[in-house]
Amino acid sequence: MSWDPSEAGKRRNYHHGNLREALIEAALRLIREKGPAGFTVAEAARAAGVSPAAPYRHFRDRDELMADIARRGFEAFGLVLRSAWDKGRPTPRAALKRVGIAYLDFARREPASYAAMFESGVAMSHNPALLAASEEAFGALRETCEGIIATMPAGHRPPPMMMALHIWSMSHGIASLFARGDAARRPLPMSPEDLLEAGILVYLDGLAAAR
Amino acid sequence: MSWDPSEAGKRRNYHHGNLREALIEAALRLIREKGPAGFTVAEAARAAGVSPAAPYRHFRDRDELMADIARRGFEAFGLVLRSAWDKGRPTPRAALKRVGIAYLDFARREPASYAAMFESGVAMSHNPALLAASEEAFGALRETCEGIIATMPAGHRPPPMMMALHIWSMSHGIASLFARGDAARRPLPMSPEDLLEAGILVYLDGLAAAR
DNA sequence: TGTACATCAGTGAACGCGCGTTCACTGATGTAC
DNA sequence: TGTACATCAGTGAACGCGCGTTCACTGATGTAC
Repeated sequence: MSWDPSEAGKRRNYHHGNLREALIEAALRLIREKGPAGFTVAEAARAAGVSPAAPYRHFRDRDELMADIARRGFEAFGLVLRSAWDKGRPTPRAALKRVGIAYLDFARREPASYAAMFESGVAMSHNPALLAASEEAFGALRETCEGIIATMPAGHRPPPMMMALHIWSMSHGIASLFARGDAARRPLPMSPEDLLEAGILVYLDGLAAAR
Repeated sequence: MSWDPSEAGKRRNYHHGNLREALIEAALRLIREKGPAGFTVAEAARAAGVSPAAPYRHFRDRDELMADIARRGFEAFGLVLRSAWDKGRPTPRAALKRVGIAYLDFARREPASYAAMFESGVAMSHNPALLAASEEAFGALRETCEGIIATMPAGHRPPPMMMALHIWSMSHGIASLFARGDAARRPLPMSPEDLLEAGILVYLDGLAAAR
């Protein structure tokens, strides 16, 4: 109907030009709509306007595509968390609150990435890049905790690893129960952000209390 | 090869006698092995030794079977948690510790149930029995928290709902990240039980600290 | 105790469907000279 | 600037497969009398 060669769904060229990215985009949308298990290579190929065989020029198999999505997710997640932390400015407490909000915001706004990272069953072992990206993202949480711990009086400082694991667990629990961006979200009588902030404040009070 | 009519895989009768239970058993095993999305009605029927049409005498469709597994899971989970709490005996603190251990133990020993309950995407809405079972299980956590709160001095008592949500979130976070019984479990430099117990102790200290 | 009959819980074949992946191929691109 | 050619990134058809679900059916069970 239109002479515009860039019309949606049409491609100008035999070569797509950016198929790898287009497949990832399509896969993210499918995962968002149907969950990690509902995503199929064939449907992603259709969405990108190529034949079902084309994806195999870019990904060995379905698992590799899924792992790539998870890896990119961890990378973006790490950046988001580090950016929220912003080296603890203006105060570590204020920055920590931002990190918590950023965590839940990521889970809600990128449910497909979050699901690929934590619910797709993609294997970390034998995928060094994925493992590294995952640890990099966790590193953002640990550095956040280290920044908080540095404000505590010596002699009352908890192990950063333990604290980071606690913060991560509570954040992930709230995200996957109450703040996900898909149909499995449960109702909650308050905002997930408020719940997480309150939980972290209580936790910090507990750390501050002499033992 | 054998005259024993009870030999595995054989059935004596045209009527199975306990097909509903057998299908659930088979589905739990399949979910344990391949995740909620990897379970198929056809394979469950094969495992139970019946034709692929037989399950439809007992479940309207695949979703109904999955929802039934989730409902039973919540019921068993609620019983496990209440039993661990044991009305706070001998002390609420000791009982709370048992509840945390029981939570993680359930996630590890019944990974298929846990996945059906929290990761299968089964819809709570329009399934009152499932919703009721879920709330009953959460009620066990809330009652646990109420038992702990009752030991606190008046004027320093947190809202039970908030406390229960925090405990649940941290437990679920640890369970789904570090204590699951399947391949998606992440390595952890300590036991999940120790991590959860430490987190809850810090949290309780925080609640006890005057605000 | 025996019989007629309704009901229940299976069968087995078939349906339409879509998947992941492979294969030989071809059109487009980029580079060496 | 032109050309030969290697390489790359697609195509389109096909493969084997298994799924969820329906259908008319049948064998077993239980109940009324």
